[in-house]
Amino acid sequence: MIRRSGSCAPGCTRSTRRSSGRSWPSSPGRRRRSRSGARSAPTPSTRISSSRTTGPVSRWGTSRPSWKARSIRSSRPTFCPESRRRMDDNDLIRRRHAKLANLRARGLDPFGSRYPVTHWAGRLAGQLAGATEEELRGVGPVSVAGRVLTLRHHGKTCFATLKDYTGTIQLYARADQLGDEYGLFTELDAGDFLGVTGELFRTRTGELTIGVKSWSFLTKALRPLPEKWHGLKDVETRYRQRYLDLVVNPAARQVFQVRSSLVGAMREFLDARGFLEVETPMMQPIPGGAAARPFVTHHNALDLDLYLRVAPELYLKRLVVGGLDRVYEINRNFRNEGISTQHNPEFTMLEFYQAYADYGDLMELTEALVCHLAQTIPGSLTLTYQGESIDLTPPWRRVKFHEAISRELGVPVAPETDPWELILGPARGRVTQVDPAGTKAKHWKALFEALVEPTLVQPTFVVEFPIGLSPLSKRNKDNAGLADRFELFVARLEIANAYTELNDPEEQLARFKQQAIERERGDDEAERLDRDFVRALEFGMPPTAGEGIGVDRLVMLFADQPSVRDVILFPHLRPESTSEGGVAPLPNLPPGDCAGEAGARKRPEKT
RNA sequence: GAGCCGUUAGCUCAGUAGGUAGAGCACCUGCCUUUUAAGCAGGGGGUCGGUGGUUCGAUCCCACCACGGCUCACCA
Repeated sequence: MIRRSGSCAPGCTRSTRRSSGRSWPSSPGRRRRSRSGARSAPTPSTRISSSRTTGPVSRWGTSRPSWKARSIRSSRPTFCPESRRRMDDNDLIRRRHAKLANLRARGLDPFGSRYPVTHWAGRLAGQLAGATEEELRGVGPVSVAGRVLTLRHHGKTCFATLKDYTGTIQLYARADQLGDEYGLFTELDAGDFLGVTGELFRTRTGELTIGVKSWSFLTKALRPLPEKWHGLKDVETRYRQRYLDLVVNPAARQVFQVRSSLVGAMREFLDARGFLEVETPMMQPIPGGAAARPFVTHHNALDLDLYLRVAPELYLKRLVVGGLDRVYEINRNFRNEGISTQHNPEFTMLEFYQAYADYGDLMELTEALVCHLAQTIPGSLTLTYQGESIDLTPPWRRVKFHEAISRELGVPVAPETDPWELILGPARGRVTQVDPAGTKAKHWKALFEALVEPTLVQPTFVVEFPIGLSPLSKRNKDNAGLADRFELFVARLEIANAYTELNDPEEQLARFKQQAIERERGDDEAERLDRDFVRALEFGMPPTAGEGIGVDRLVMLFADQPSVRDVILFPHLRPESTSEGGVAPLPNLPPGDCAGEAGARKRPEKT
């Protein structure tokens, strides 16, 4: 379910979030009692009824402006007031503005007020699927409100499709029912919002329809919607103007409903196991918990540079020190890296910690969690992702990091093997772009990503990673070169990363120092020394296992979407640089000074 | 950051071996009282992403720029 805007800030607590948005819609009867008692009359100012009479008004209400004169413009797009009119310089938009003026001339508010809704458009069809004509009459008058998607004029009658949050319903307006106001109904444009009241019936072709008795104009749409049949395909427009995507592409909204349901089911699962949802700083003085470059920001009052977090890990573990044995956070991380079909600079992660557990426990927990999600949302343990069938039935395959590489190379590989020898030898030509001066751990990583990751279609836990890749992870008891860590891959996507947490403060300090050396060697993704975190460990953190699950990728998997941009409502794109809807005009330019604009709009030089 | 591909009407797309462009839907006018991609008849709408260059002439060829997609790199 998509939440109502404004119902909840991102930082609100879960309980508040849950209490809002669930009982929507409120019944009109209840809403009518809000604040001023004078609102009992369900008649907004724009109410249109057949008894209302108005004097003759010309079809467009006002005389047409001289559009020819307006269309004169300079040869290059700029932000001048003159060129700013380009966005209105379109026949379709002009006509809608004229209709807007016409509405005002008739004393109607083109951006009207509340409408007392009694039913959902989309729900009616489901609820009354098998209803007889008599049963439909028995329902009585219904009031629905929504956006007009299509209009079909038939002389003295008109059909329209009205869409609300739940779906669509057909409207049928007749001149003999609406009288003088029928003409106004026929002037509606696709995209306009209206509220209607009327009786239900079925047309000859069996479609459930509201015979309009009265209606209210709720909002004029000044721009035309994308086409009804092909919808909106242009990916750039779909991402930049997601509202259009959501209006015309039902599949787009379905993705975000899946997303919301998945996150809800995650909370349900973890809450039931005694996990406490918390929120930790998004702005951190020392960014830690992941190998990634951070974004920097600045706090003016403290005159302090802060970093947008790359992970909540070090804060969540502090909470375990504080006695919160089971904590989780579902929130955004920010990593200053490239953008791809699998990476958005801000992304959502579920991160959770469980005291007195190890990474083996978390493998079982992860299987249970993902299966809970699969059974709750699609209702099946078998998914199809981009044409491939994925079977989530546990237990999932487990393979050791080095064994997986060995399997792909066909030669024995052990933690003690020199990965560079493999890159130069059996893996020659298969590992590209590896830094010969990098650490052994980096070489292992390159081997794994090139050889193993592309093969991991069915759910697979890869276990026992090189310790050098896992600076916050506990060392394996039997092999000091390995970390007690796993990563979960499904459909070649890295979904989860978990390990038994290092809780020895002295070893943690030593690992931080090792990372500092790597940072000095030029690895700007190496962990930074966080002395307070070490101090926290010195107070004692119980044996703990922790895990991060990439929510966006999980949504990609469950909603069968090939790009992370398709599961993020507003993925990051370069700003538009056109005069329409794009970046704002630069301030401090003399009025009418267009000359500098073209140059000024250039992106700043890279430093 | 690199390579390849793309950008034509509000939307979805054609097209032009260089002579300033078409379709469907949408829009406008007329007809039409159960249609549903309603129908019938007629009509309007584009400086072909931007800037330069070549040319008598560029939407088309060339260069640069902008934005997007895919692949690669980095990362989850």
